[in-house]
Amino acid sequence: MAFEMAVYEVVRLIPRGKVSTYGAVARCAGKGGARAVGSALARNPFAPEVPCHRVVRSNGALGGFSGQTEGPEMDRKTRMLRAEGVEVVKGVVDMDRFGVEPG
DNA sequence: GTTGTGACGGGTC
DNA sequence: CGACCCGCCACAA
Repeated sequence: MAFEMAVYEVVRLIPRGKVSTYGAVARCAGKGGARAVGSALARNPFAPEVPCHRVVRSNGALGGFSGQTEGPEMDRKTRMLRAEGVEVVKGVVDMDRFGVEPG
């Protein structure tokens, strides 16, 4: 539980217009477990508080959203990112430009 | 306490 | 490149 809290804290720090990766968040949280981060965000009790849509996979793929890895929710995630200035092409983000290390 | 699972990551083939 | 396999951590049954 404490771990997930740390994850939410870190994710909340991700600046608008940028994105971070599960791995980066995991390390920043201090536990080192991308899967655990995904599991935590999947539940995301702080829906609007924690910008879970700013967390993507290390390869640039969006990953998932609202507990789903595909479907209309994914489109929403893409839109939100684009609305913040993040370029999303074919469901993939350029980590070299928008990827950031929280903390 | 053991087993199974998942919005993952990195290394091999 | 793309497909595959193994390893990682936290949580629920």
